Amino acid sequence: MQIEKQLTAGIVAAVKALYGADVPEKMVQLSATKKEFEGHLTLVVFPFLKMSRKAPEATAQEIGQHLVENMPEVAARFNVIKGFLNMVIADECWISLLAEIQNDGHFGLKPVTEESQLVMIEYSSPNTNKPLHLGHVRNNLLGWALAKVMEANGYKVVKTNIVNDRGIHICKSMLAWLKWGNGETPESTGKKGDHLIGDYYVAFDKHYRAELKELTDKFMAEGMDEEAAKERAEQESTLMQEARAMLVKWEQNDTEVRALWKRMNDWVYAGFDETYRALGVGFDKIYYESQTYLEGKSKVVEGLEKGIFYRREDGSVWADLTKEGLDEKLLLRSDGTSVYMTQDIGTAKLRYEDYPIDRMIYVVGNEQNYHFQVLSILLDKLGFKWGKDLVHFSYGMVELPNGKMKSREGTVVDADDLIEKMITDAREMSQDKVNKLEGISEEEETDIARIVGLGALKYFILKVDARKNMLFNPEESIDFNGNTGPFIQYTYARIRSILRKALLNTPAEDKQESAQLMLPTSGLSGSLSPKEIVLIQRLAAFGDSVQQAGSDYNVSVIANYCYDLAKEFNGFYHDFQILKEPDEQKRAVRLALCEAVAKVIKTGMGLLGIEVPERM
RNA sequence: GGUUCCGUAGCUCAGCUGGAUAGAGCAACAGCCUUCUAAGCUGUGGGUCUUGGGUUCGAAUCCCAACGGAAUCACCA
Repeated sequence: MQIEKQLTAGIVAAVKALYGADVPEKMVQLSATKKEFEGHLTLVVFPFLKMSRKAPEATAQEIGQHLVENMPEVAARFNVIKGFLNMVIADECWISLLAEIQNDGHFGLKPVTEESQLVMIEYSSPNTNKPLHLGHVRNNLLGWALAKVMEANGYKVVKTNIVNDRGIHICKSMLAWLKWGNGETPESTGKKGDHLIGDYYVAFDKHYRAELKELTDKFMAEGMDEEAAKERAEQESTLMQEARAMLVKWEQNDTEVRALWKRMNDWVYAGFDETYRALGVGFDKIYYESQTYLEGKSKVVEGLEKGIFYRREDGSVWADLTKEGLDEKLLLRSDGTSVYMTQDIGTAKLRYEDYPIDRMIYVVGNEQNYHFQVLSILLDKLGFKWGKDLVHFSYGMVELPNGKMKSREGTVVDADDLIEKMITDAREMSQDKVNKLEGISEEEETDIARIVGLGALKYFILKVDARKNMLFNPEESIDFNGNTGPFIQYTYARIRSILRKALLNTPAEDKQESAQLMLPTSGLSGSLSPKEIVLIQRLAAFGDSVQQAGSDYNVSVIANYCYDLAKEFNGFYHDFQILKEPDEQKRAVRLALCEAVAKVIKTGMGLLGIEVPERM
């Protein structure tokens, strides 16, 4: 970082001195030198040819020469290949860079201050009639990681969840429970509340479809064609009528219905909380649709009065977005009830009252792209200052080898099942390596299995670009080797093992671990190997990755960075002795490198919501 | 049909604010544990970066078109 800045300034000065031209810093394209060439940083000289009026090789030669003569403390030597100037940076620079990294307690992270902008991130947003599945897992992991990354970029972050706790879908579960539930509870059945309610939702669906088929057959026997018979069956289904009646009662605040609703939703929340805890995600503020939909209605009415929206003859309220290149959008049904969009407007209003939001990010699947395009325009029209710039963090579907998950085909991958399987797999994996975890308590072993299993799952999901659809094959278990979470965790555990041993050999009174492993400030002559320099360079790039992840809203950048770093470290670990290195200076540098790599891995993985174990 | 997104090795994915001979992992094959944790390391094979144009000293990357796939365009949420 520091080195790049210095070199950039040197190049600007060189161009000025050699060719008399002032060039902006951004014209200086420096990148890490490819490993097949000698050097650390490479300058692309093509942009300077207009000023030098010389061939690329000659230009590179001149600039390189100038740098070596004028800033020998940075630029040790250079070589030129075609239009590329490869600079070799002096060892001392790398050593002091490593020391800087070590001394910076918040390396790569921007501080959050009073003046920081406030970003609200909405994620998760479950319905309360079914347990969470793999799609929700992707959402939750992305939302949590994004919040961490935004914090690391110096924003105040409020994590929020909007729970879709009302509507016909909940009534279906309630009705099914009343009809066929025999008073079952999570306690009486031993089932998680969300799963219990999900089972009743499925039961409703099963009975409803049976009824539909029966009615359709009946009407067809009476001479109707299939299309008409189906439509009539839907209208006359007693189950659906009962569910709708229940929804009406709910809206009328019927005591009994509300009590049942509350009771069953509470079961679901208890279930969700367990899943959230297992995933390691959480929220600062939870909104419930049952509390926001009325706000949405009043906001729409307000917009109607201001002439932003209009009412049709049947009483329904619409927004005309044809000027924006979109369609007309329904905001209130003719019977006055609210739709999805209405609720989102209401939720926005409450949030705006609760927090001084500078930026709003919605972590919602890409099937809602159109919805958020519309929402952005509507909020802007209604006067929310962040409406126009709201961010829809749109992520792709998790697909199975045969396409989307379908509950009717039983292909939905349940979140709780998946988490449990990951932990079991991790435990089996570590039992094959008994010798490593010798003398470890049962408790710690369980915790390691949890950390590693979840690490594998989280990394598997977070390493891929969020906006792409991704594939999950339930037939194959998620890997623990190669480009995986456990690979990175393993690298960390390895380093920790070395550091523990290093500390055993030092006087006990200095308990401050970091102080023990700090580089001495002087007396280091250098003589770093290329691998060590590449590692330092990789470490130094952490801040750039954090920044890029934040400005692109792309958390996979961090995942890929952590993998590259771990991969690089493993090569170094394999080739070099650390504790057994006889040269004291070299040992000190290597230990410092270990300490810094461990620190950055822990921080980086932390941004992804992935824990790292002290041993595994 | 309109809009948006995606197309890179057999498979899963990086690389995309233009830079050198396009990278990892998995799978296959061949090696490396009396030495700091082998969940590791090294090597071999594997590519028309969907196709065709254009811009440029230079294109997987930017622009246009075509082809293929996904999502969406409801008085569902």
